[in-house]
This record gives sequence, structure tokens and C-alpha cells, in this order.
Amino acid sequence: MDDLTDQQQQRIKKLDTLRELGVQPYGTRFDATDRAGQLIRLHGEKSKEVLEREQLRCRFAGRIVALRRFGKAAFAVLQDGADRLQVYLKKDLLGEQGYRVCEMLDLGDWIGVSGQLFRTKTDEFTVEVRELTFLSKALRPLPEKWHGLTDVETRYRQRYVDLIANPSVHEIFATRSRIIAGVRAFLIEKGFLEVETPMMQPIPGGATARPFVTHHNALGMDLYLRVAPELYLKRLIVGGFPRVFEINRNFRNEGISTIHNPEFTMLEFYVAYADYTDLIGLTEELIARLGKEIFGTTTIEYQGQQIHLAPPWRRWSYRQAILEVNGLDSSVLSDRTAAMKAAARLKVEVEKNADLVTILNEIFEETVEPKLVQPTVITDYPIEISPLARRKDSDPSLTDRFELYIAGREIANAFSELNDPLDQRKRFEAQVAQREAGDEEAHYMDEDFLRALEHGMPPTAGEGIGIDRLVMLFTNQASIRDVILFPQLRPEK
RNA sequence: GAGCCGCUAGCUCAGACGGUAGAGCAUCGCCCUUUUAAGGCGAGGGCCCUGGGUUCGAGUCCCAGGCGGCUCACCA
Repeated sequence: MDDLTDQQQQRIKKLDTLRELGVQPYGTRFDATDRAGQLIRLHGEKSKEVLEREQLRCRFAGRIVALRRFGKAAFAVLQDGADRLQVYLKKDLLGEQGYRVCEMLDLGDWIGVSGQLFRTKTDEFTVEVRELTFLSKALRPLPEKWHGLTDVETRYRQRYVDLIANPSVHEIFATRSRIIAGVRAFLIEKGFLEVETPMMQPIPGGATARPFVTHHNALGMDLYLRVAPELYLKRLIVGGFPRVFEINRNFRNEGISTIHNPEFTMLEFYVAYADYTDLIGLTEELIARLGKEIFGTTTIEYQGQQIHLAPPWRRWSYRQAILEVNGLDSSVLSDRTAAMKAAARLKVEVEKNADLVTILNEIFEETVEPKLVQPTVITDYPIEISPLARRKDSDPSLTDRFELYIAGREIANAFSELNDPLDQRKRFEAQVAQREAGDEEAHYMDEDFLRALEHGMPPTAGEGIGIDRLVMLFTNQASIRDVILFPQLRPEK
């Protein structure tokens, strides 16, 4: 007890006093017939006179987030979900015993109240409490009322405190939930089946990324946390589900930054008989609908930039974008030396022995991506950087693929799936060769996936949307940690 | 991984040139039955991130480390 702060000791003392008063400081159920938000919506606009006439009774619960005492009376503000409602505690109405309980209240405690709605002298919509039920004692103090909790580290480590102290944080995560619910509703409406595929995979596939490894004791084998659900979802297309989607976590054993968390939420969906161009329209519809349904507009602001989500979005081929943004001659597309010179002139750093595709991709990422502020669909990616995408009929060096960029960031990646098992085998073999050459992110051979394709996969288009980044965009957050409830951090000590 | 910045009371922050560690809020005591950053009077509260070093003396200067943020590199 000696290592407790004075405030913690005071609260434990009050805990004991409550028990002496016959109050259980950690109670059981409270029959809240009302919610603060409901009361505010239904009656919050009524005048003093109307409230006096109607004599409305109510019963709700919440956490004390503000407390102003006056000797024989007090005002407390209760937080119930996203809403705050003031209650008035008066000795006359609560009695000697009841008011002793009030004197034991602290910021952070949970209480239930029943009473009558009224308006104070200062016109504040308030509950005059007739009965108070103590629900739970907080043994630690809340952050300061004015500045709240601003220390970023504490906000991430103790998200529960962040959520109490910062209503805007509470709102961001409520919005995140609505976005995911909106995505789910949209896809289900479009005839998709929601499925769950393994998070622990014997062969990690579906993305070029380093996996986490874990071990299953009973099976005596290593398993990988998935880097993508892609190969399993395609197995389901083979199995005869024509439209499937999954919203779930992916895990990548890579660096952490403002746009990377080791575990992140991914939406992937697959449509049989469709090609990538069908998905462009579907994506336009989805994003615009989310804007309208959740924010009532298709114009949003992200980090000071106005972004117009209403379709149609600009479409630009990967190669055209590289040429036009930089005013380059089309020779760079086929001439490695010309591409190298262009990179040097554009101050794009490229490894000395990089191949043409890598040079062009560096140029794309450095010079084109940051310019794609308004939603832009980039199409026709080179085959070398699209190992799972279908080859373009009109140009075998390209794929039937697009990526959606908004605010300079990749939001979606979609392509017509490669369903030729022999071609897929060759590409896996190429990946395996790269892996053997030291590329830890290259794909593994997945014989079972090939076997599935050999059973015949209908023409299919698939797409992935990074949910965290989508939420960042819609909630105007610069860091992924501000849209993930418990971002990954090193241990405290 | 590299660079820059930060770490002082429960919270938000001050602490020039090295000389007994401060404020506001919160807490505790007294007063106060319509306040809303309530108010008045009084009081308590510190491993100054950790470990070394320099010095008569270190929150402050030096070295090493920890944790976090931002920027850069890989990735979505």
C-alpha cells in the first residue's frame, strides 16, 4: 500500500467507507431503462416549462467524468457510450445515508441513477437524482479535465484511458466499426458470402511479404501466420462459391511505421466470371456509398486536402502515368539505359544493377504515387510485379490489374486472377528461384493450390482493400496507430 | 536499422549560466443546495526514464542504455 499514490490510497479508503455504509462498491446488474443519448435526443430540446409539466422519469448509468460539489449538493456528468448527461445530486432528495454515498464518489466511478428530467438555472438538461446505485469504484484518477491525456505513448498503451479522456478517439473507433459494417452490408447485398480461411498456414502465400512463424506442438510442425488469405479464397472459388469475401487480420513480419502495423485488417473479395474492370465499378460504388452513408457526403478532407470520392474516378495506365507525370519519352519503357538515365535525372535512387521493371517501378512510386491525391485507378501493371495476376491478352508483358490510389496512398489492389494452372506453376517456380537467391519475400511453392487450379477455376477477379488505411482516410488520421485500438509497441519495461 | 526530438507530481507543463524541485488541474481538510475549466481558505504529494562519469555540488553537463514520436529506407 505504501507504493500507492495518495489518490489511490484515498480511493481505497472510500471503498472501505462504502462497505461500512452497506454499499457494495463492485455491484451487479443495473436495470437501465434509458440511455443518455436517447434521453438527450427525445427530451433534450424541451423547455424548462415543458419538462416541469411532463415530470419525466428516467433511469440510466454511466461513468462520472465531471464532478462539482457544493457541500449539500453536487453536479456530476455521466458518460454513457458517446453521450454525456449531467445529473444533480441533492441531499434533500437522497437522504443522509444516500448523500454519504455521494460524498464517496470520485471521477471515474460508475453509477446508476434514476430521477426526473429538468433544466437548471443555466438551462442545462439534467437529471435530478432520486435514487443512486453505486456500480463500480475507480481506484485510479482520470487525466486532467482540460488537457486530457495527450502523451502519445500512454494513449496507445492504455487505450482504455485514451477512450475515456478523448471523445474524438471514441468517435474514430465507432466510425471504424461503421465503415466495416458498411463494407460487409454492401458485399452481402451484392450476393457475396462471408467466409473465414486459415490465419495459421503451413505455406504462407498470396502476397510478397515476410511471415511470422509459430509452432504447433501436437502436430510437431511450424505454421505461418498468414500474410494474405488470397490462395484460400481462390480455392473456394474453385469449390464453387461464385462470390466470397473475408475481412480479417493479416500479419507481416516487417517494419512498423505510421502506415504499417504488424497485424492489420484486410478485406479481400473474389467474383467469378468477372474481370478486373468489373471491380473498378464495384469499388467506385463501395467507396462512394461509404462516404454517403457514414458521412453524408462524397467529399472528404484528408490532412488538409479535399478529396472527391464521387465516381467516375480517373483511370490511367501504369506506363502512361510514368511517362506523363515526368514528361518522359516512351523509350524508357523498353530501354534500361534510358530508364536509368531518367531515374538519375528525376533524383530517384535505384540500385546499380536493378532491372528495367524495378527502375520503372521506383520511378512510379517516387514520382507518380504522391500525385495521386484524388481517387485514381492505375491499370496494366507489369507481369513481373504481379505474380498472381492474369496475363493481358493484348500484351503479355502486362497484367489485367489495377490499383486504386487516394491521397497518394494505395487503397485497393485488384486483378483478374490467374487461373491457368500451368502458367501459375511457372510463376511459382520463378518465385522459388528468387527465394533461393535470397529474396525472403518471394512466394513459396504451393502444390495444393496448384492442384486446386488444376480442377479448374472459373475466370475470376479479386481485390484487396486495406481496411486500416481506408479508415485513416475517412477519419482523417495520419497514423495507422490512431485507427488500431491496440497498436503494436515494445513492452513497457 | 539510421537521423532528429521527447521522458520532471495522478494529468498537462515550467525549471537561464550547475547551487535546497515549481505551477495549474486532480487529491486531502474547512466553507458552500442550480454548477458546468464552479468558487473561497488551508495542506499534502517527486526513483526529475535507468546506469555510469565530470564536479565541493547534476533535473540541468558528458557517456551508455530503455521507451515513445516524427523523418528516411522495405512493405499494404
